[in-house]
Amino acid sequence: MTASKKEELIDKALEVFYREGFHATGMDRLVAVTGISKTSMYKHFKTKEDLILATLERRHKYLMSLIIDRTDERADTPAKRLIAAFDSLKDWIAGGRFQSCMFIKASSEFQDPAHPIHKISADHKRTLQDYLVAQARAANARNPEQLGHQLMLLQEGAIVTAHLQGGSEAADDAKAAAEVLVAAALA
Amino acid sequence: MTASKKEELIDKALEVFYREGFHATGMDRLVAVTGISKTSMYKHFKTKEDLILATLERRHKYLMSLIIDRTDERADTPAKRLIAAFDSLKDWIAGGRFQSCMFIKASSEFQDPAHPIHKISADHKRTLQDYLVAQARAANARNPEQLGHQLMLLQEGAIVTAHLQGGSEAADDAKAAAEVLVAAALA
DNA sequence: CTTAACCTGTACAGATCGGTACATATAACA
DNA sequence: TGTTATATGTACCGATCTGTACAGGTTAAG
Repeated sequence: MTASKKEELIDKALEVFYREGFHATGMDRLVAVTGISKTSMYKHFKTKEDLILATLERRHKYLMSLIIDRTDERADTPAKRLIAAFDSLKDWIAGGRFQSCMFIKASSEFQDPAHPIHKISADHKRTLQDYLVAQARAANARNPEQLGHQLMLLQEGAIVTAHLQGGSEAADDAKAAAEVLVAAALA
Repeated sequence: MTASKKEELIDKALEVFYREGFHATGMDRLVAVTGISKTSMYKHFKTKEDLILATLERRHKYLMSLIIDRTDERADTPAKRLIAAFDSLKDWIAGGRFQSCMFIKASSEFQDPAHPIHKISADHKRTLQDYLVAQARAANARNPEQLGHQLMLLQEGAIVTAHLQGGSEAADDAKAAAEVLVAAALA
């Protein structure tokens, strides 16, 4: 009944959704995994969709920390951060628990742009993109919006490719490309 | 009973899978959409997975034509093709029927790398990537493998971003980035 | 101890899932 | 026309889906 109990449910559900997909994971499965009763589960989350949204909100916070906070720690100037973001990305991809991006997968399973799950996924991506654009602007890039968007494309591409091909070389290729783009935009 | 009847089933199934997802689409739905009986459907395709694989094979051929053949038509030198591939990409994205990449979505729903659906998706991506690497090599790029992979990242990123944000600006950003990368690799 | 508010587990509802049994219709050939 | 092979439609199977009704247990106030 405590908040931490609910947090625990979200954690476990996130793990299963992330690994096995949203439609493929039934509430019965989650009830079994968490050990809670179905009634209690539905007391915490009115519908399966509510539970999915809760996991996505948690994932959003987690990735903000994993990507943005780590990048800020790594580098102390905007220009360096544009590159350091790709080190954070590689840590994530090579970290062992990587299974592509939960929001890309969520938007694949809930494609209607008006669907809350699709919208929260778009919001997540926009936040990351805004961060890159802000760094590009602070670094006095020639076209900060374009540069930020392009770096975002590289990140997304690396995520998808790493998931499909395995390995973390995609992150290296992305970083090398980012260095070229950033150098060209700051020259 | 003819081959064309089966092709028609694949076409219709592809459309629904592409728009609504694989797990979210039941065989009953496909039977209703195609107007065929369930028995006949299962005579053509032994399982739902067989049907999915058939749609993916068809999609693979279609995209090969849409991306590679069109790019070859557009440009007559390897260096130009590396850029022209992004015009083909934009045509696809801006074409109105774009709903992200079916293989990215398939690999999201069937994540086990050993699963046939995941494998066919990886094969598809590898084919496109090999094409870009081959063009980069023919253009005497400094590091053709890396360049090809990087351009592939941009394409994947543009696909995912266009799906999440809507619009086709991602394709423009990707093309502009490709121009910078190609110029740097050929200089 | 009694009563009332809650929390939990189980069993189930109604719908849909992938897949099949079987009876009928249609066609090909004798 | 009679017979046989195949194609189709329907009705159904057991399992699973999301979500709920309800009975029994637990706790706290009076």
